[in-house]
Amino acid sequence: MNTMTDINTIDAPRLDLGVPAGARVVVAMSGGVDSSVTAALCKRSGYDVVGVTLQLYDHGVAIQKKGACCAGQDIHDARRVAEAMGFPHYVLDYESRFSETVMSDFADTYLAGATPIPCVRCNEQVKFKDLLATARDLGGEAMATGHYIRRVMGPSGPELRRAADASKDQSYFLFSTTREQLDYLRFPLGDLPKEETRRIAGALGLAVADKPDSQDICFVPEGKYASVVERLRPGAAEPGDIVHVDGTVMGRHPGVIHYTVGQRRGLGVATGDPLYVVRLDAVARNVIVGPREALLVRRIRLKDVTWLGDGKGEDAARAGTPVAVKVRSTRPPAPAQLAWDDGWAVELAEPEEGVAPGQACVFYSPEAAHDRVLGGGWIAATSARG
RNA sequence: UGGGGCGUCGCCAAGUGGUAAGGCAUCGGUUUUUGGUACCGACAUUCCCAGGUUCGAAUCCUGGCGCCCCAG
Repeated sequence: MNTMTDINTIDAPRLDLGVPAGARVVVAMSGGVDSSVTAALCKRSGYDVVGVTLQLYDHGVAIQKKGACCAGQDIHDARRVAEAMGFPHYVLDYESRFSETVMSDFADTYLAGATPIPCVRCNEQVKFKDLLATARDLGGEAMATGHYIRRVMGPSGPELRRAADASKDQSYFLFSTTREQLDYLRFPLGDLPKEETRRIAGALGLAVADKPDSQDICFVPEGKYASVVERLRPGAAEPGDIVHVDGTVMGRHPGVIHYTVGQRRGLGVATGDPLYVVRLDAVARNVIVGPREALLVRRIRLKDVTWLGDGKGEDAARAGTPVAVKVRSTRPPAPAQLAWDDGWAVELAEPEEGVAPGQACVFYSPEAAHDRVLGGGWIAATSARG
């Protein structure tokens, strides 16, 4: 048990996960630094840690890929961390579940002319659903993950809040977490800067300390996502016309799956000015293009909304509650207000470009820090006018 | 085989004797677990072809080829 000594002597926070001392905590381990440190911190804090790693997709091509997770080498990495830290570790074969939910949704969404976020689907359909159920089966009192997001107890239960390290905040990818899931989940890294996580990993001597952060879609090699869609749905991608918003046919395209709203490159059409994909019509197989101004969107209709704010969500929407929203992961929350048009909608204070159906619109509290995550929904349709 | 105009990178295009702008497209890179955006970088020893004039020609001359328009 000399590894225990190591854990206890390093300079690292001691966690209070709000479960009894020594309680069993299941840690979802991807094989990366973050979840490895999460597990180590849980262990060090005296919990009965059980590590679980999901094997999510075929290892073949992905096994060598940098910045991947949940396949091949990553599974070995997770196991080694568990061995070094001295807690049990299980590898679960979730390939079929991952394929039936995340990858299917990925392909079908593209074929429908929208732009999926597989990472959100993976969180909501796999990690926080099936894996979470497995964690309960394993006798866990809670399940911890390495996500950079915070869970804070509020007057009416746990609230979701943005990570202390805003540059690593993953709230955009976790907006559909339900209150019930949140009751059971813990995110020990939400208060830590990323450098601190790496420092702890280094201090613990974890082999994964310098592993690159994951990026891109884990099951898509070399960024060629369209070829994955074609592999999953052979022959489904049909060529069509590239049509200007003024009605002019400007050329042909090899399939709507190759495009997303806001996209500029890859159209192969030269006018004097840049052209952007304004809209996709999967039924007519048209890619509708136009000038940058045509990208501005002010009102967004949502579906499958998760409400994590106080009171009833629909009431908040009908009341035009001021919030801040993100329509992409890489921009700060922007002022907006909730709305109701026969269903959830959002009205942006300032128009935004490249708002693609299939992407997420995540709600944050309106104050300057936009600290609390109030839920969010999937973008169903957009319009330039409110 | 009457008259007029044109031919510069994949597209558009500047340049009218002094040693090939620019935009778009394309390619490469960077960019906080999605896509996209943005940003950075690359991208015509050569100006339809062949001669000629000139110290020097995409720019002038001659011929050829090609295209477009007008032809009562």
